Amino acid sequence: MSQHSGSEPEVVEERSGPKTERGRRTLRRLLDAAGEEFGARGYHDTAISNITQNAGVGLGTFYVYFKSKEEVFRALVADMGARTRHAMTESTRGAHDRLEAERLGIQAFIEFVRSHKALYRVVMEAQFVAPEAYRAYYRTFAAAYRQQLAQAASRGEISEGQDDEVRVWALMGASSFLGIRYGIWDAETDSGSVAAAASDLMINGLAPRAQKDKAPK
Amino acid sequence: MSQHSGSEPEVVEERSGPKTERGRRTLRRLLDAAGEEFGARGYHDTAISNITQNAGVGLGTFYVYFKSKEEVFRALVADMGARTRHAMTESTRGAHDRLEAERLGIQAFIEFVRSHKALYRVVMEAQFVAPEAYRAYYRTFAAAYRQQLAQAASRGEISEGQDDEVRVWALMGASSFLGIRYGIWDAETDSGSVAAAASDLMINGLAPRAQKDKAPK
DNA sequence: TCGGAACCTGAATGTTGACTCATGTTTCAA
DNA sequence: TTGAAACATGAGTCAACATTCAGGTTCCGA
Repeated sequence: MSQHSGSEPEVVEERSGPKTERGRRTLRRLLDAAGEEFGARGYHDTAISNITQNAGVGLGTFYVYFKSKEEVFRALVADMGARTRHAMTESTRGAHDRLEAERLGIQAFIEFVRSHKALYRVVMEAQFVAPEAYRAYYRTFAAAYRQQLAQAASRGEISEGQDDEVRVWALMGASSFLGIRYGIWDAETDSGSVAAAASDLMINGLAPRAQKDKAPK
Repeated sequence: MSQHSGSEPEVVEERSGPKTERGRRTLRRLLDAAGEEFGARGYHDTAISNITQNAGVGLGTFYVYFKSKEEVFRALVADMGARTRHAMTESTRGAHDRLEAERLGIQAFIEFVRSHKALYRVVMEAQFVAPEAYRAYYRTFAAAYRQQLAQAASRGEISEGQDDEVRVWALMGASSFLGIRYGIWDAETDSGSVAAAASDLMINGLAPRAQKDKAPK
């Protein structure tokens, strides 16, 4: 999962980056504009000219910084991956144990999607526009998540599952769908209650609770 | 959530369908071809001429049966929705209770995706190509699922959750991701084990098992 | 066996938009 | 001060379709 495997002649070729301050500013403008436009209209309905106009630069300038339309898109996806992981790490930092971290993580994810609707759309569309970037996004995420689970299990905070890869994908899927449902389609519902209900499911499962002491009302 | 709200002048307009056997055969050919092509190359990289060639009909024939490229696509999504729900219903028919149904459902879903890789891709791409069809797909699915959960809860087979809508979306998300991960990206892993591991999570949750009687090995 | 409905066809049209390139302009180290 | 590297530009190129249309062909009931 190292970023630069170095043997493929592809992709890599890192443009060494703008040399001047002016260049760096223009690059950032283009990236921000691309994020906005792709996020709002989708990859195929976005023209390079939309991006350059939004960025306030000439059409040709785009190709000074990117080799193709797809390249910006990929850059955006990679950037979002880093940002998402960062947000997750931050949000669960204060958690007392993994079960609490799960709840905090779900809530943080919904909030994150809400405040990055456009960019999150880009990530999802990557599944079709830049499949390799999409897979990398989730592979990387899954690897980190799996490690969290393994550590928590060894601390006895969660059960030893039958297969952590499966658990991780199920958990990512749950969060992802909740992100769409409550982050994008319906951004009104309180994210705390959603996270509470969801983490209750993820932590205790569907199985009926062992009849504790249901105090008669 | 009724299918035909009846006030929008849109979409509906049901082409009454082919009148002759020849027509019905051509329509089916076009639909099958569209499914194959869209599934293999994606919506935007598929040309109408790809579809008509695959179907073995003239280019113009396409427009005898569909108003536009998007229309076939929508038809395909709707068709897949029906097929998926049908497969799920069938697979869980023999379940003894809802917990068992969950396991069977997850496994059946993975199998279903495996045997309809192309078509399933179409469903996912609908999120960007035909968002309304995509939402309808999941809304319909969620409604049916919610009802299952509510009935199971009233029978005491599962816990009363805090919010069934949330549970349903978390569960759909989990299955969906497992479908991608083990149905499309890796179709080798035994779907039974995946479903077992996943349903263990969905049923019992992450929480450590109450220390029963761990028989010393 | 006739007429019209249903169906079929592919060349032509028109648009769109990614990408190129020849020509500037700006920056900055020497 | 200067020249070359870095950056900026937008008109023009070119290929790729989606959709139309005018003119067939096939089918079938009367």
